[in-house]
Amino acid sequence: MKAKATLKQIAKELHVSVSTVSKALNDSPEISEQTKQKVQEYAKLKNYKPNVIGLNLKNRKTKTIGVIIPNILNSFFAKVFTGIEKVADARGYNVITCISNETLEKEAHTLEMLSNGTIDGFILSISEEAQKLQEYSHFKDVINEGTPIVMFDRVCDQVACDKVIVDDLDSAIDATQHLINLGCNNIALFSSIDNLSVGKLRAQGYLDCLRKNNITIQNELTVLTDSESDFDAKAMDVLSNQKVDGIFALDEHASVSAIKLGLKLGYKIPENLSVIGFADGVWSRRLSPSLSTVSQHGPEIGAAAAQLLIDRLESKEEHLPFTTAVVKTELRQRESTRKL
Amino acid sequence: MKAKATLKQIAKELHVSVSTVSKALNDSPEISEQTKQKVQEYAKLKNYKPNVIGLNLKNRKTKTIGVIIPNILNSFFAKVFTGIEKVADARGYNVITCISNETLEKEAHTLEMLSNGTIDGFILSISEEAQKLQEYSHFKDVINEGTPIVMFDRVCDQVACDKVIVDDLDSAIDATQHLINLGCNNIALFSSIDNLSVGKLRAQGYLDCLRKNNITIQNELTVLTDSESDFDAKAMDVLSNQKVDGIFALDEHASVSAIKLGLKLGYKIPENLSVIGFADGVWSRRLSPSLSTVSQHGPEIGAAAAQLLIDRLESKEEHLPFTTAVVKTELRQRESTRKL
DNA sequence: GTTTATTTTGAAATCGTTTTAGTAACGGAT
DNA sequence: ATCCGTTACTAAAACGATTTCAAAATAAAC
Repeated sequence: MKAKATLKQIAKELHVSVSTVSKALNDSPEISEQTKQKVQEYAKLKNYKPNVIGLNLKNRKTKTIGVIIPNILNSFFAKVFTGIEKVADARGYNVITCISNETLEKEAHTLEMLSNGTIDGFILSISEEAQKLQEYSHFKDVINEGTPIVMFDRVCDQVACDKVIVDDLDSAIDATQHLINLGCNNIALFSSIDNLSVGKLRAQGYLDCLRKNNITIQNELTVLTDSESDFDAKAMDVLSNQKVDGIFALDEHASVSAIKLGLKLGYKIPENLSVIGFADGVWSRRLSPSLSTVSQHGPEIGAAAAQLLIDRLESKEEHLPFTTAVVKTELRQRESTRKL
Repeated sequence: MKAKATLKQIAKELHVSVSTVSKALNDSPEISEQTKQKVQEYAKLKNYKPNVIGLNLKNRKTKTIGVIIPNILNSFFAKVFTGIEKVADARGYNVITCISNETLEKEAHTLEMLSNGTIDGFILSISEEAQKLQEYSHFKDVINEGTPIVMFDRVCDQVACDKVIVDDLDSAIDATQHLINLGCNNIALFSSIDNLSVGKLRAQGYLDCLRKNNITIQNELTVLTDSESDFDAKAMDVLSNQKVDGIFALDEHASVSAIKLGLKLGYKIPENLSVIGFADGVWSRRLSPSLSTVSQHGPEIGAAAAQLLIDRLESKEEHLPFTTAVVKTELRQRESTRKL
């Protein structure tokens, strides 16, 4: 482990000043070709790489983005992350990642820890706990201190910042309409994320669509829980007691359960039961029957968020207006729904 | 956006020196209680937080770990990541994450970019491309420059560093032995990761176990491919032409295909076909029948790697010997295998 | 009242870089 | 011989913090 080369060392060894070395390496016209060449060769020999921290201090920025994700095991977030990472990398930024584990405490703590010069801005999706408690002041504090935030997916109106969302309401309307078009008359609503803003929006879309089609809303076809553990028993009840011919599932767990319980209870999918769910593409394809999904384009969401943040960071304009980007969803028809 | 408070500002406004402020905030005994209180109160008022970059420069370390993961969409890596993140957070470290996308170029580039003072050490799993080309010099370079590396899962003997692995060979032997104990006589081997070191080790374990049990190895029961796309057709061939009563699958795709193709071809699982695979726990449970797996304890692997790295970083001992930690796997019996 | 301890504060160096403002040295013009 | 303009380089400040050492100020001792 040899000591790393610094400007100072090189300067001393070549008997020139630090500033000469710096300028020579930056190809400044102030320095003679001769010296430039000498310095550059020596620097290469010594494998000199400018110390980033010195630069950061000087520039008062780090070209690093802080990303706070509620749970990286959720494949939607993992996909968004790939989008963020890709754009960040392409534009020369690093990504510091933290997992909030859906807790307010970790979320606030991370915000606090990183907004001290470590990162230039945040990209995040609000934790379940913060959403439940409607506690958003930690975001406002950070923004007031001058660190920009871009929220994605789980956002909130109370904080003024850039946002990237999928149009959950419209997506849900489209999905429900598709089931109606297939001839479904008794469409169940399955959700194990009724505590999240996105869950509520999707449920709203389902209701709006039924109403628009003058279909009576049957509350006994609705399973809304806050957690996966409560879900299955209730879903089982609904499926065994009612005549259901369509299921709209708002999250991954509900989607898989819909298919699994449906098959167990003797439904034929898709012959007499059609299922559409919000879920991960890879695994939806692996299920049998494969699941028709509302595809959320996670990587695009992440990419859009990163673009928005970096654009703001690199803009000289102090007061760019906040924008909300909407990434369209797509209905992916697979084996769990009949063809039209 | 008010300017952030610095020591210098506070010093000027309180008419004391910078060093006094610094010491007062660090509760140094050199400073009188009176001044301490005055400074601390004012700092709180101004919401002073020490700039991390200044500190980093002074301390010549950043309390940040660089993590390079081939693909975060692979749930195994996502799990390992949670383990890393948890330990890092608990010990006061941040995590910069990069996705190599299985390419050598991104891997080498990341190593290069971050080993300039940005991070104190790396945790990584070798990209597929680097493994295929047996190109490991970029790791050695970084280590020679004084930045420690901890490798996990996909490691290589050629680089001297700390490592965390699961015992792939033993795990495969155990899984195969379990199938033999269940009475399986014609055990197929399914792998779509035959390009990876871990894939080869697992295949070796399968062979060793059969040999140990004096079972003739039938090459026509073996499907080894380098990618998911080639896999299914070959697997289909084997399952339809041979009398198979057990399948040992070395990766997630092979596992799912084993069940899916088996069912499609009329096998009864687990009655006349038992399947064990390396795969993610959550989704294995969601399959029907649920998949018996070799569980790899991803979070523990990540946690062990982070501990190893941070221990080294914080040790004053310059030449700690390198260690290789082995995290035991566990056979999780679910519905795809008969009970003994 | 002078000297000696003790307490409290401050100046300056340091980390690694960039950048501004100079300062030499040299040649050419007057 | 003097002045001016280049050219090629350097000194010093700056970023934000810590820390060593010295200097005040105060208290104690004689």
